[in-house]
Amino acid sequence: MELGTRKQQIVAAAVDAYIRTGEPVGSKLLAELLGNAVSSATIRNEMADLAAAGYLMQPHTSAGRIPTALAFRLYLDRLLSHCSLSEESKLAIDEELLSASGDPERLLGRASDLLADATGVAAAVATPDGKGACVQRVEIFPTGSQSAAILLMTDSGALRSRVCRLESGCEPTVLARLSVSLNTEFSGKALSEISVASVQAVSAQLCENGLLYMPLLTAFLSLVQEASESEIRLSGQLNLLQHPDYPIDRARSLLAFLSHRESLAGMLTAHPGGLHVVLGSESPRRELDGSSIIVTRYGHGGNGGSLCLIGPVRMDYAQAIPRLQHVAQTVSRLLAVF
Amino acid sequence: MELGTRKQQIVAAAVDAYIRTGEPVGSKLLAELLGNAVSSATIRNEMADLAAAGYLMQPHTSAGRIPTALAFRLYLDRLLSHCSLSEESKLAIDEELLSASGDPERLLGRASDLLADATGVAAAVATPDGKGACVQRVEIFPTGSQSAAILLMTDSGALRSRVCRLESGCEPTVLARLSVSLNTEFSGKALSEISVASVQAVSAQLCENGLLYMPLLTAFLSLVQEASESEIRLSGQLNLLQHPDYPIDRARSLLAFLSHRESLAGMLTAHPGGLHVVLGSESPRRELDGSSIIVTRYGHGGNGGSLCLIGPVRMDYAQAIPRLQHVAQTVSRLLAVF
DNA sequence: CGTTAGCACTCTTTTCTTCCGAGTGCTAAT
DNA sequence: ATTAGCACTCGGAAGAAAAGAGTGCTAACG
Repeated sequence: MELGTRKQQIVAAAVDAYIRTGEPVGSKLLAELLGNAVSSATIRNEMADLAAAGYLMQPHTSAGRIPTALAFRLYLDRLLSHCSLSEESKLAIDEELLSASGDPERLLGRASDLLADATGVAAAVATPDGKGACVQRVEIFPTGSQSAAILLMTDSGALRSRVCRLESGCEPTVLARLSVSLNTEFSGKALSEISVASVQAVSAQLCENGLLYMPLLTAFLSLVQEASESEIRLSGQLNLLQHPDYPIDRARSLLAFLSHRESLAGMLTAHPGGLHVVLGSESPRRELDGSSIIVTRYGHGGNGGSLCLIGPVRMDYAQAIPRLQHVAQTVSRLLAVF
Repeated sequence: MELGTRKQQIVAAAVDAYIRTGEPVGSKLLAELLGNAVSSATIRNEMADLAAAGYLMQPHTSAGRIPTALAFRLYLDRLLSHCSLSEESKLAIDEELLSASGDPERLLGRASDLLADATGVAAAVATPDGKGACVQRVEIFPTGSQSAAILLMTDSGALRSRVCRLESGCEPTVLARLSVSLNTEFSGKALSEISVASVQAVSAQLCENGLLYMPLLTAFLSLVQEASESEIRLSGQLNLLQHPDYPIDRARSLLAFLSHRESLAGMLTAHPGGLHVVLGSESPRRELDGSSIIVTRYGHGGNGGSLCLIGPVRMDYAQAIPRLQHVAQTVSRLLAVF
């Protein structure tokens, strides 16, 4: 379905106006936006065609038209090819990110906060999943007379720890022995290869102290589990509540969706490669109605995650998209050194 | 200002009815609630007195009365002395908490989630602040060719870690040396005594590698800082959005207040000892208008924090208060072993 | 043919009125 | 001190009317 140039212009202008005002767009306004090159009557004729072709819809007979998802797609395709960010904004982003570039987790958190702040919508970041990562080291320390901390480091630089109560007291030498066993058994092993059975095997080797080890081994397994899942960090939820497009229950159901780790993770990892815009109305998930998600990946190879912006369908893409792109790019660069 | 028994009954009944319906309460309804012992006209007379005394207010001339903060106070005082929780509920709480009792941080998180779920309002927990805690141990590991992790453990069982990029490479033996210095200098020292200057002193001793150490020392300082602040965990924000008493902007401003660590922490730590109810309308903070916070402490001695519930003024106190009390009690017990 | 002015028609939104009912406040009786 | 009775006050619901925005169609024009 090819659209003539003027029809395309009309669609673009309609989306643009709709994004600005949130109101149905009428023929008169569109004629003005096109510089009055043609009259509103002409526009009306075109609009009738566009409505028939599925680009515009009318909330009721005699109101303006609202662009459909199809129209947004057209608009976004145009936008993606030529939108850019001012040098100052780029610098500001770089500076902000650089200041947190020491620690990967903090860097990602900062990136997400920054995006939410700058765009006025919600942002989320999924840390790289640790599927491919290997155990680098396991440490166990006593932390009290009846408790110990266990610490897992992966070669992708993730660090996970947990404190653990030990009913039967904790003898430092005994803990050290467990630590050695875990390290010899699992160092260098991929997280995905560590199964309950393999941990039980270690436990069996050290049968004398099985009871003492139990909580630590359980903790070890959940650390492995934790480290191999990507973590999600959400920022700017409050921005959504501010937006007039989010009446309270829509906001609520969207936020509920976003707080649900699996749902969001699924959404984010479903899009490999470059930048994608997911329009809520195109998704089967009713919670996303009226919303739109811009996702992109960051990082290199197996060590990458996703960054995304979540906002109303009529968010300011022209500003959001290049921002997200630039943040992803900078994050990738800063992360490369690890 | 002493109130006669019947006036007290009227206030209590009014608050009760208002909590249930959210509507102004009229004399007829109140007469019924008091078992029609007296007629509505009598109640009306009493209500006029109570309004004059500041217990009731009328939104407009000819509507029922709404209980004021003063009335709520009266109601709560009565309630605090005799409200209790069913044994099943207690058991359910204990069981849920026991299953997370291995790790203090997870335990507190679970407590907060559980409270939010059970009461349908928002809950928050402030972890014990580490003001009195001492450094137990500092560990530094290389995590890559150009990065290292630094780990701080306190004698109160807190564990904080950060990954750190080191521009100048990281030689394991050099890191080990720093680790030793930090431990000899700071082990057993209270977090509050660790100043920028004292860390600089350590840095000076190791002058040859000053540059290398820099990021690690900075990280160390921020870990100390982090560990000495109480952390706040919030649950059930979405519950608030569901409640009819929270129109979108009130919800937003409350949530903004709650997300602001300092504000909430101030609120929580301001109330020593037992259980307190803070009525938003009594507070200078406009964000808390229409809300009410139930706070209590948990833990023993210097190792305690706060638990709280945040909801609309007309929340179900009779259920919320004993729940909070019981959770605090159980958490204290489970935490005592660390 | 594409474009345009003109105009009747449709629907929503807004505003104003009217009406109803809940609840009070007062008075007079018990 | 309590109560019945009643006039009165408001706010909210319901309805009617007016305003406005925008369409769709027709007929004319280059």
